[in-house]
Amino acid sequence: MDLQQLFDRLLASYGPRHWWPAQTPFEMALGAFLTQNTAWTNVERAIDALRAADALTPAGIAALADGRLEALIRPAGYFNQKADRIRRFVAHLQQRHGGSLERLLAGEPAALRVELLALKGVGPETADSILLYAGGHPSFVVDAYTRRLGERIGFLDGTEGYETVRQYFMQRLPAAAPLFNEYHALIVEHAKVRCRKRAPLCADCPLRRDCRYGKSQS
DNA sequence: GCCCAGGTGGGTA
DNA sequence: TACCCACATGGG
Repeated sequence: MDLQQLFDRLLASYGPRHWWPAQTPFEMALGAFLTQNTAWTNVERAIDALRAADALTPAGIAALADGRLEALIRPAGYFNQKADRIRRFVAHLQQRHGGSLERLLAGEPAALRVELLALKGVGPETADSILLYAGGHPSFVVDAYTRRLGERIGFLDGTEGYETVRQYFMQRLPAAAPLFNEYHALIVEHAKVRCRKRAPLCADCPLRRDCRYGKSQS
């Protein structure tokens, strides 16, 4: 089973995921910071609070009084760290791109990725998420779910670095943002409904015939 | 009470 | 490079 066949099976099983769940690129980027090692349900509470405070824009974030951002995003966890990271991100947009994420994202993808990775709190997954889901650039997103699936199917062994896994996908798939978008979203959906860390639901998993974990469990 | 959740940065050897 | 740890809330 190659990566295109894996994609086809996931899509047939779960259908289009319509990612990223956000109304604007900036809201999407905030979600990328907030979801770092955090369940999305908690991120939604934080996003809802930011929306109610009219703080889903760079200017809205910048206008918040001291401590207000921390209070609003508290449900998403790591709120002190994340508030600092979001403020730095907003400051970068204001200083370099006229306060507009869209202007930043209009740049050349490879240079953009370097620029994003230089920011505090923007690691490879956050950078690729922003590039792909906010910018529409074909940069494959790797996360814990991608690694878990790769290990269970057998094309990863768990020791590969982020960039190695990213290149594994990008070298085997056409560089198309819609494909990368749907692929990552489907991997997350699969992990949430089937491929759990400790409680795998392998009995009627669409990938069970190709899954090492499923075989060892059944 | 425990484990888990769409990571990242800083420190150490 | 490879580990270790802090960061923090909320659900199962």
